[in-house]
Amino acid sequence: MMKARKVSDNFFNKKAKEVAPALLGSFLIREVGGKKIKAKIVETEAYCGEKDLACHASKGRTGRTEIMYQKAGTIYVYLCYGMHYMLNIVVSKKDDPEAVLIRGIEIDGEKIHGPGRVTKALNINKKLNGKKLGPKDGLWLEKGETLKHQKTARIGVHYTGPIWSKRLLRFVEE
DNA sequence: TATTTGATTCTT
DNA sequence: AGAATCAAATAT
Repeated sequence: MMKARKVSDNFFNKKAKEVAPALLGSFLIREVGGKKIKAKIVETEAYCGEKDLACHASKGRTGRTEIMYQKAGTIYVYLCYGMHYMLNIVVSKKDDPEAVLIRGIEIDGEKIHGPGRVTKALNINKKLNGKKLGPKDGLWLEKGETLKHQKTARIGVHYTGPIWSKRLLRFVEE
């Protein structure tokens, strides 16, 4: 029997490509307005620093990517296509811009696919950008079971060219 | 200051 | 296959 517990801080100190698959099966807890939502993570993607052309930080340190240079456990939220928020968890070390995108979750057995829908279901908005995971801002993580997963190519990053768009950095529950 | 574009999703 | 819709990064 494994009791739900907060993950240790050094859980996020690893590289994105290690943290992303490890997050599968863990629970994302969202508490807002007295309501608590427990979401199992079933799909993630890794974004690996400035060398990764699909990572926003590949363009260098800018106002937007500054968040990814913060220390592990920082929340990176950003608006894409003018209508969808993306939820990312900054990992690795300070000044090493890596992050894990939460692409799919499961709430009460109901699967939610797509990063835009995840943030909608969890009431994630830009106010969380730059905050830390924890009860203070009503968003944190609890360790769950370890899931088997499969690796696939990332989605929506065709513009990065054949190399980075084909890297197997997307992790899905098997 | 103007233009381009995207870690998407829903409709036609 | 295309529209919706806007903030941030580039280009001018």
